[in-house]
Amino acid sequence: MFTDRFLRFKRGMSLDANERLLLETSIDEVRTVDARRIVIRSRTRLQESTLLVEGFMSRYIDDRNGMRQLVAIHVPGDFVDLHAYPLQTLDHDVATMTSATIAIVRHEALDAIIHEQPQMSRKLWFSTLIDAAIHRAWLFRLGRLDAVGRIAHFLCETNARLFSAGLSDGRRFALPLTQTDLAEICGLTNVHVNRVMRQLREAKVCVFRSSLVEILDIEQLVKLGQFDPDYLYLEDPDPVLPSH
Amino acid sequence: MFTDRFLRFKRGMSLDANERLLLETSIDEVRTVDARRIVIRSRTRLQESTLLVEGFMSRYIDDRNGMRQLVAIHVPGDFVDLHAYPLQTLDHDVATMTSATIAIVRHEALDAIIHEQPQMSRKLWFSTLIDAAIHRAWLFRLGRLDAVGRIAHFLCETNARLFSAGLSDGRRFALPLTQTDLAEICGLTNVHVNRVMRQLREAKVCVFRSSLVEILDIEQLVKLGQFDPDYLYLEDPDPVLPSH
DNA sequence: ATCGGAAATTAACTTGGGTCAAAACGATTT
DNA sequence: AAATCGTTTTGACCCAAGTTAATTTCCGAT
Repeated sequence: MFTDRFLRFKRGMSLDANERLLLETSIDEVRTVDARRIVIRSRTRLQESTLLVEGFMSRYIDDRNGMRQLVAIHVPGDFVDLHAYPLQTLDHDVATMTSATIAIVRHEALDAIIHEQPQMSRKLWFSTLIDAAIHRAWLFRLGRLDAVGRIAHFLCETNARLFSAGLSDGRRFALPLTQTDLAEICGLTNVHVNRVMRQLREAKVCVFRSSLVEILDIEQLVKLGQFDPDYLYLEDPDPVLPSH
Repeated sequence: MFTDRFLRFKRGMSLDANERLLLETSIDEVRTVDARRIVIRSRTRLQESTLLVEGFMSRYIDDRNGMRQLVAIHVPGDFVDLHAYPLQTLDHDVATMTSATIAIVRHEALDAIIHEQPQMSRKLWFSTLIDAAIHRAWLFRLGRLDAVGRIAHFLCETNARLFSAGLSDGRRFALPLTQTDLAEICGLTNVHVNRVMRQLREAKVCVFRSSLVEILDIEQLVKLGQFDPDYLYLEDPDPVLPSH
């Protein structure tokens, strides 16, 4: 089902079979979108939200000189712009990073879901608050970590999120992003991202090539990024942490 | 009333008289708290949330070496940790910056409000999403602005938020924070914040002394910080922007 | 008015990451 | 196989911001 990964393994907030079916049948349309396409422009009045089924998407803010800061990346199972449901317009753009499959849910359908199953309101709300918690972890990353720490933290986070989506084994995962993407995520230049990736490679901590991340020394990576997955509100974070 | 400033002037989401009264009567307790006190510790199971009535509060994450990154500051009218209602535990600490008056609302009371006035669910949800939008603006600030831009952006934002709370005239406002606080907000050192404040003072853009901010050249400040108040979802942002 | 501690200020020096430019690489198309 | 285009890699150089430490200012308490 398209909604299988939504809220999966989220602490006490997973959907039960009924709720999932209700959401699934509320999908208005499923589309595929090419890589690097803008899906939502900021300030547009929206009557629908986008569930990411397959692929990677981003949310970002551009500055006056065309420099870009990503404020979120999304993996399969994320309800990318569910916050448009209460907010009505977004303060940022939403785009695909890879080619992607997305499911559209109209806001009227969300009204109906909540009418039928009032507790769903809390779960949908919760889902948007996880995004906010991730924002806060990114603030910590940008405000207090150096370049190595920022990359390390991002890789730990992405490993954890993809693991929870069934798309990482806890040490290895596909990450179809460029070094320029990483730069726009971590507030760095692509040149410096390249220097950091070399460092991590030479220290045998982590290798990123051909869109594949392999974590060789998770303990070291977690330490460099001061990573604590608490903010992801996962049921069981152990598999993405050092074993002891 | 303690709740007068909550959601005031928020685009299409203000409370009507009924809703406000309902929230007001749901307040369990009103307390004053000294400056620099921790109010909520991360990971604690919470059954109540905190509405800030008077004073300034912060939310922050400390790193392993005791460096601190603020992830939010809160002004009167903010429902500081309303996100604890769906999340149950927080991923960060909450503290007062100044002495503060806070109103406590139990989560059971929120359940009752939503039961009685289902549309309140949407408004409370909206309020937590404004905080997330501010997080994103902070990500942009930390990721893509230099020191002057970060301070300028923060001052514009705070001016706008305090204006909307009736605590700025659009050019002048009390800001009882230290330069070290600003540093922890902007991902800088207190020494560098001091250098930037001097620059802004000498350029006759903005003066900050004795806990008072005076914006002398709002046009310049907005430009330096690339500030666009759209993300605050205000009814009418004009008073906090250059006049033309 | 004086004292004491916090906050602000300044200077001297260092450094992490930005900038610019060139080269190498790799996947896709012709 | 050659050409093309985006991406990665590397080097040389520079500067914004960090670090350290001393000094001054401000303010509340006595």
